[in-house]
Amino acid sequence: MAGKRRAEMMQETREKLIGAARKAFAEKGYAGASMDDLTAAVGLTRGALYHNFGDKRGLLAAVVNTIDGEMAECARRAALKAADPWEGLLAEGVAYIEMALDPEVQRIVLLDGPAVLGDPSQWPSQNACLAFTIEAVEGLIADGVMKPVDAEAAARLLNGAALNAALWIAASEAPEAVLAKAVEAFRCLAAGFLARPR
Amino acid sequence: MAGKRRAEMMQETREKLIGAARKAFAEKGYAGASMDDLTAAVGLTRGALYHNFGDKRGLLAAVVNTIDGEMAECARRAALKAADPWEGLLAEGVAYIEMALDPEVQRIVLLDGPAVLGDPSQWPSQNACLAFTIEAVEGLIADGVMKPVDAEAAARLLNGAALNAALWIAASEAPEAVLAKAVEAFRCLAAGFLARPR
DNA sequence: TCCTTTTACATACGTAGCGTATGCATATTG
DNA sequence: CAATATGCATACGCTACGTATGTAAAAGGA
Repeated sequence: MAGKRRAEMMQETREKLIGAARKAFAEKGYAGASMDDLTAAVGLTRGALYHNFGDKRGLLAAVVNTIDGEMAECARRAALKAADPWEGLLAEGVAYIEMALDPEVQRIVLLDGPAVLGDPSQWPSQNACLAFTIEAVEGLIADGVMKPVDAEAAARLLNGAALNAALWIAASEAPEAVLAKAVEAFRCLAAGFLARPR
Repeated sequence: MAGKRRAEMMQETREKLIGAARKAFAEKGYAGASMDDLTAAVGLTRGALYHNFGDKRGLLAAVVNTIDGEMAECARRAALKAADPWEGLLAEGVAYIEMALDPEVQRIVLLDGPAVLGDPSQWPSQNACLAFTIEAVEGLIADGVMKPVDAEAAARLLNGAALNAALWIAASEAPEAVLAKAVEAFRCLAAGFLARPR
């Protein structure tokens, strides 16, 4: 298939670089990942990198964007499977906790991402996860299920709690046991937003 | 005052380096801070640095340790001023949110710290803030004020929520307004842990 | 008091890795 | 079929980390 168009070729190299970066950043961390090694792993050089992404940060941003999208998709699926909207919100939080157990997510999105790119809410991806959570919260407030607090504030606190729990679990020696405790506490905590206790 | 003992001198250079590092890390970020510049700013060279702290990470760890201690002290004071233990826990969370508005705390402890040193709970300082919160939670559970959830899980979720709120506030354009929203939502959320609604 | 040893820090060096400037080959345009 | 633009490689300089080595002063012993 030598008959590929120029744009297709470029798209392909971008994907190759993002894939390699995902691995390298996850394994070595952002600072520890060498651009020379990373590009060579897919048969390219740093030339391709700087042409396509500007600099090292640009590549990280692209990787974060990709993973963030996958996470939002995963959270959405978890929420849709739930019995009602409130359970959906909880399922979303739990899904978030579970996703954050993935070393790739942890290292790239939760640790290096914020440190290198700044606050997640300022990312171009606008943190798809958060956006989805805000939507859910707004619906629940409108339906009177949740107390009328600021939707963004509620979403951020919930996501923040889940995120921190995930870091804790991942660093612990008995992830499964800790996960159970964290999920229980999370459900309990979230209930504080309920207009009427269940 | 040339009559200083050796140990005192060393303690002094350690403090000078930590002070300079605090400034440099806060202003330029961990990766962007040059050890040459940083040490020269207090009339030393990298020799002193590597002798006292091993490497760049070691210096960051020392700085984080210092700030973490100050934060715990601040949280403790806030909690003691409250009317009762439950309000104390809330005050602690709010204090945590407010402290995280300090750019120095944000950049060093919340962003670069976890990225470079790993999960905060594994730090030698053992995250003084968290330890104090856990203590408070255990007391509240014993007194039947809070539901009998896992104390560490509850403390981590609360701190996580507060931390994330702080990052949000700091990045926002109207910190004061956002702070109010966040604090309200935080109080509401925390109420989920109450055995009996108030 | 004088000699020895340790220690706290400075100086010098090697090296990795980022960003940029330049070159080249292929694809697109007229 | 020329002319231009583009995607990527090659080459270079510079910054900054970590280490190896040097040195002067303090601590300790006789």
